[in-house]
Amino acid sequence: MDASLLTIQPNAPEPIYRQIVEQLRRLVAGGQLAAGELLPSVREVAGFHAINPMTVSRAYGLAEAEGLLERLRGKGMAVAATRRAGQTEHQRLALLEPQMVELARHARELELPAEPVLRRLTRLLGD
Amino acid sequence: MDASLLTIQPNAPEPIYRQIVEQLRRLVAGGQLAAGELLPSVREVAGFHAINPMTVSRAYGLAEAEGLLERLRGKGMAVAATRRAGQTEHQRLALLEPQMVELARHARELELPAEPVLRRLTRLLGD
DNA sequence: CGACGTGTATTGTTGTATTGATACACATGG
DNA sequence: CCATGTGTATCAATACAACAATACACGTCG
Repeated sequence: MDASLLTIQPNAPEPIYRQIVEQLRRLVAGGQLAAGELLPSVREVAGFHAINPMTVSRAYGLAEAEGLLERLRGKGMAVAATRRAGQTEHQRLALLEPQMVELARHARELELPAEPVLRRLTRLLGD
Repeated sequence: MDASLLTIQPNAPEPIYRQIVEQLRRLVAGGQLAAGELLPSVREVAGFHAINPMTVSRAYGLAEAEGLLERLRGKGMAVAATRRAGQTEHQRLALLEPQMVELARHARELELPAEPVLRRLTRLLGD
């Protein structure tokens, strides 16, 4: 995996370390990061995105704590072997649930009918 | 308008005052808050949701600054008269754009095809 | 073996943001 | 008039994120 695959928005309200963790969660669940695959080093990610190495380390540490990554001493961090590449579509969809619920709530507050929302989303999903 | 119409999540990462502003933005755009309609007082909202009055005041202040509300001295805050109740569907949809873009990005990271996402969303939108 | 590359603990500082407590200015309305 | 209700300015407390600069323990690999 390359450090350029991570999307970092330094000015977002969402803290950087959490942006990284959540992104890793999705990339692993989606299978774009295969089990056993080695991640870019802390210093590599930090250098590429011009952020502090400790911030990346914090993200990696959290990802390890939740069983997403595992530490290969002397090598770096890798996707945990226990993670089957690509969970069920149903499981992956569940990860999107909270965001979809909130979107639906906002659409309702805007009194928007379902149809235009779905139409726009269809385009964005690149169908 | 009643204070119970506002949805406040004190533990959400999103700060309370911003939750309020964004919600007001949508409720006005959607026409659920008509132009000229009086809002619940700062203390009323604060008391109902067990939050600090200053937090509500801050939200109201920001909403006024962006022309959403206007101050009626001695009476309270009201939806700005310049706000035509219910903007174009297109304009309202634009308010949802960033959230839809992010949802699409996450779906891509999860390698989810468009179809199941749209199906789930259709249900959530109550169609 | 030994230079190098891992991640990380530590300490301190900076900047920012959120929330809270209090007191105040102001207009309404009986 | 004046009690009551507006919103809010002000100051303080707190939390958090990120950065900086080291130093360390541990493996790899030439």
